[in-house]
Amino acid sequence: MDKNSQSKPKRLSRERTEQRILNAAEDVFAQYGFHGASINSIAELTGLTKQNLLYYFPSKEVLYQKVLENILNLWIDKMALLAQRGDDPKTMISSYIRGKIEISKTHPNGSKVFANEIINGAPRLKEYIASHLLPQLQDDVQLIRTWIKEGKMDPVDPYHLFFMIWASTQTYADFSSQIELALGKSQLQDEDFAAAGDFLTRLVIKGLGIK
Amino acid sequence: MDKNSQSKPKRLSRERTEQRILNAAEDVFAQYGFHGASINSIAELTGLTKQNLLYYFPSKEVLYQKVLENILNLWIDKMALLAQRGDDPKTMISSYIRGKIEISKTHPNGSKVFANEIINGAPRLKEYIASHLLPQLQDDVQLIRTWIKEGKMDPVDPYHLFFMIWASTQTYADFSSQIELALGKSQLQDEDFAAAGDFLTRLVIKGLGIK
DNA sequence: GTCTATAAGGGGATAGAC
DNA sequence: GTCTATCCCCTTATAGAC
Repeated sequence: MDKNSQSKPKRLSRERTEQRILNAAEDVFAQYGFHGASINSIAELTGLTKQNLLYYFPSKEVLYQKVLENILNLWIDKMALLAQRGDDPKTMISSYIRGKIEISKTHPNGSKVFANEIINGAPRLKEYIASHLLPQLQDDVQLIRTWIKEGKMDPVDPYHLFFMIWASTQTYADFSSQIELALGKSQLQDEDFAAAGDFLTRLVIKGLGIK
Repeated sequence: MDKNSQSKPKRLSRERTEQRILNAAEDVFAQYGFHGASINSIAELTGLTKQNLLYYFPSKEVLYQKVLENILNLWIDKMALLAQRGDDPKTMISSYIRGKIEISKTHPNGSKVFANEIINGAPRLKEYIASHLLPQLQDDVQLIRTWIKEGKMDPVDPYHLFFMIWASTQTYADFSSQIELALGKSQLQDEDFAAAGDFLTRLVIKGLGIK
């Protein structure tokens, strides 16, 4: 057992460094987009040289994919209407909207990276969306249709309902710079996200004719 | 009057070429963002060499600014709630929503360029937003507050109402690739935009308690 | 107005010493 | 694992002939 056989500490250290790089990368990709972000700037933000960063991630493309993957894994766990607690439309839709607002508050940069990618035609995400997000959406749409049949809410197009909720909640992350300007704040506060959640749940619940 | 004194035809031709470049630039900037777009690809799409393009626009930055300017001028004319026909909340808000949906349908690339810029922190737009869009927004907010005082609609936060309408209408341009995947279509059709407009106006009017 | 040639710089990625 | 040095390509932009 020589001094180089400390496999556990080394692996931990490596994982911590990789995580620091991923965090920095999320920030830089969110602000500059894939092409605008240089691995040099990501390395600097991490406190490494770019050559050292390339020791941990073999290429900018791979690093970017990892950042995307992390965000999507976070979302997929929380972004299902069906996964919400409760069993009535009012409780579940409220919980869904507030959960999405919460993600916009806690992970704005991840949301921005995702948004950038979708706007640019989703070249790296089409497959993932088709295989992971769409099945979940189909299930959620079915749930809405059941509620409509049971007379628990007005007959609306479930797809456009979800598009509206996605857009209105993610805008507090993606378009935060515009919203900050409109509200005259240098940064959105907890109270702003709370007000957004209050407004949206109220509008949707009443607008759908849910008791 | 020698053969070089045809100032009018020349100017017309120059304007047409500049417009062709601006149209191509809007497409390429929308799909790749500022950094990802090369003036070479814009020139090729226009049918010019990049050196020739640089004869018409002195730099990539100036070209980009011009593209942004064109979009904003289009929006500023149509994006005021106060500018809508009618004088009651139902008519004016419906018209406002459908107008924004219409712009998403007819100018998706302009919307995408704008969205890219906002997501990246709006470095080139903060001043314009503050000087042009915000005053308009303040007036529109006032109108909503008047309606609330007159008992014509529920007391809601006007700002979040506008954020919701902006996000939900622009998503059909900015996030079209995701929506197309969700709806199983290669491209959004007139009927999709119509359905979106129907859903959103219905939801908002009812959700705000407007008669 | 349009072309060829080229300058000048940045950025991704690799090689190899330590 | 981290560093220095370097390669190579792509991109913006300019110079100058036609």
